[in-house]
Amino acid sequence: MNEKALKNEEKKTYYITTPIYYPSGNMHIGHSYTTVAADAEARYRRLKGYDVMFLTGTDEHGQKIQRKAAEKGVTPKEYVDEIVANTKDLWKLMNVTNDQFIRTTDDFHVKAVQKIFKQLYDQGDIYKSEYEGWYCTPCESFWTETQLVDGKCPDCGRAVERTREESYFFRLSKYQQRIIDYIESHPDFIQPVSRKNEMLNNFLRPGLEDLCVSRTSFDWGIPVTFDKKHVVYVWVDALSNYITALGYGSGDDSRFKKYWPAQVHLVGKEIVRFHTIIWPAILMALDLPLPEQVYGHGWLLIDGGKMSKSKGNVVDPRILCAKYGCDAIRYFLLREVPFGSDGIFTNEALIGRINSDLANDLGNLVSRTVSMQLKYFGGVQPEAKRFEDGDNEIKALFKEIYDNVQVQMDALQFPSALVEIWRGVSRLNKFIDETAPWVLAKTIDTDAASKERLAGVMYTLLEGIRAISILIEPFMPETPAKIRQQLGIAGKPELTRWETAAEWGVYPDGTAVEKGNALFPRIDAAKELEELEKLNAGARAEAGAAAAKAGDNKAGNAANAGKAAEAEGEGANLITIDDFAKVEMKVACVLEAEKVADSDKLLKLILDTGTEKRQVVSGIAKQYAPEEMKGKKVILITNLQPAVLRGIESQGMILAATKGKKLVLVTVDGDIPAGAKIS
RNA sequence: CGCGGGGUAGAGCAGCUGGUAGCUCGUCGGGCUCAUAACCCGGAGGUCGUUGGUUCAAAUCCUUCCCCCGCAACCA
Repeated sequence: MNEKALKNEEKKTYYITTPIYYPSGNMHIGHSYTTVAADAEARYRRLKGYDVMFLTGTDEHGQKIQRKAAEKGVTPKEYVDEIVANTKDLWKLMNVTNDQFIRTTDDFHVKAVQKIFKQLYDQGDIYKSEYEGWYCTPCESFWTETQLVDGKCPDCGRAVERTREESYFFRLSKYQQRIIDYIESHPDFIQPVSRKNEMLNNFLRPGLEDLCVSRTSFDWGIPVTFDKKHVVYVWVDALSNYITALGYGSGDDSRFKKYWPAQVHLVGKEIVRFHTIIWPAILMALDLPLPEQVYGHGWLLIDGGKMSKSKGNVVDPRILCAKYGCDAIRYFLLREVPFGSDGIFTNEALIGRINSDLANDLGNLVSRTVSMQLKYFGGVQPEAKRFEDGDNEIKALFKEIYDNVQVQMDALQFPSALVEIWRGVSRLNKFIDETAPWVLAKTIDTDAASKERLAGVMYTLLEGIRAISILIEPFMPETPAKIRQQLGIAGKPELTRWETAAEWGVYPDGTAVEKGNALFPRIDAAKELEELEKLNAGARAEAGAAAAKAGDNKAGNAANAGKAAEAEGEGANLITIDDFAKVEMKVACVLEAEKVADSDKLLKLILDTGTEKRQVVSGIAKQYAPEEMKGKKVILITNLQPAVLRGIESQGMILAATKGKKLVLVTVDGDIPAGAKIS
């Protein structure tokens, strides 16, 4: 099908989105993962002839960004502008081909959101009421009962007061049954299916509450047009990007008409809930069709935990791309982790993949084939060729691979698609061994039959490599051109159209190969690991300022996202000795210890502080048994406000060092009686 | 009994609509020499977490218990 014929046909559209990321810090490899996955799918659909709309962007409003900007002494807009610029650079570096990059500060988005909000209000889906919650004055934040950490502000730990805030609410509860019905009647809507049950059992069936969709406690947001005190809260603001990007609510909604509903929203598993409950409800209220699918992929974990700046375990995709090339990184991300489940990122695994799959298998295959063609035929493919069973088998295999890759790509199963392609790579490597071209080469000057056979073998190899250069295109945008350069078919798109990956006999006789650089040079693992470790340590140190919100947290439940990120307390802030003096610490001896009932983590300790007995509840039960606590000398903060944990009063806090799951108590290096002051 | 996921070769995983346990990496041995010390073949290595059951037959279905990991609730 040539270009023109394609245009004449009704082109199928394919609309795919990533979440819009929260630019409170620079993007890390977790964001790259989602974005690269979406990009691979978008590229695949384009190759198949779809009219693709691929959207990504940033969710720029909210209290957290307002505060971060204030800390830095810049306006919120200035703050996000810089991060957005970095983000766009990163996507460019990683060859991400998004058709649009939406920012929730874009004028058209702001206007459309205001319009949506007003419409929902006018039709009664949004109503004004009071949001009763707990207010932390220093933080100027509202918290719900459940967000409070032991009745205190989860941010700063200070006391909160019961307050009412005027607020607008969305009638989420009204759509509960319709959403349940929709999910049940559209089995593909939530993928993978395990997440579907989670949504139904945990959230939908127990019942939905109306959703607070405006705030008055901060002003970095989209103003509610008819009530200027309020700004639109994340739900309506962020989620609606998927339609405002297409011009919904603007003067020109032709693109909206063309592309909506989306074929797939690609999201991290932590925000599946917002995309499968809140977003559908908003769409229902707007009387719009729902997206065909929400795909919740897993996380890239590091050291068994989710990547986050606060844990200091963030992997910087810029460093990795610079060192190994973005194709290698993209390959790794899409190959290593079953799409949908969690996976573990390690430098060892990365280098292992690059060396074995890319350097040894693919790179070396191209290298040895080109070398042989040059050595035996001066690089030019002879016309007279003889094929045997092996050639036919390979031809059939590639047809099968082509079909399977498409099945997998249609289901967003990137690792499976790559496994399929590598079946072809391996088969070709084995084929070389089976046919031993170097043996045939010995007699090509004297024996026409062996010359023709060798020409056939080389042809099969070149065709296979040509097919591979096509099939890997969605994953690795740079490598195909390099391969084709070496095959001598650069700049001949008719030889590398997607469909031709299943065809044989496309490579023209008489074509000359040319020697190129190694596609993926082997990596000295030991040396590189050491270097990466150094780089990471450096990055960690300087990262102090820019804390990225963990993962792909977009319409992040303000509670979770905020809690994790804000509790980290940004290393760089220095305190004075006076500040330190405010904390009073003493050595205390454990007299009694027992597990707190109904609790996994808490131990109730009775401590002797030298002058009195104190009861302290401490979250160390997973690491310490009550028996081994008795007699231990620990460090106690004595002037901490008491708190009630699991119904038991805790009069202080004992110190412990933690790293991931590990936790050890801080104690004294020698014998000193209880009551000794720490300073 | 809060919800969910998982325990299969040294590591990481697949198999789980029941029928002799498979893949990648690593390891050991062999082959080859076109190639990026790459490629190809073969071997070793697993009581498939535990208990009981269904069945001619269970990693695969049911059951007991144990352990790990997320989320949620208590990490002062």
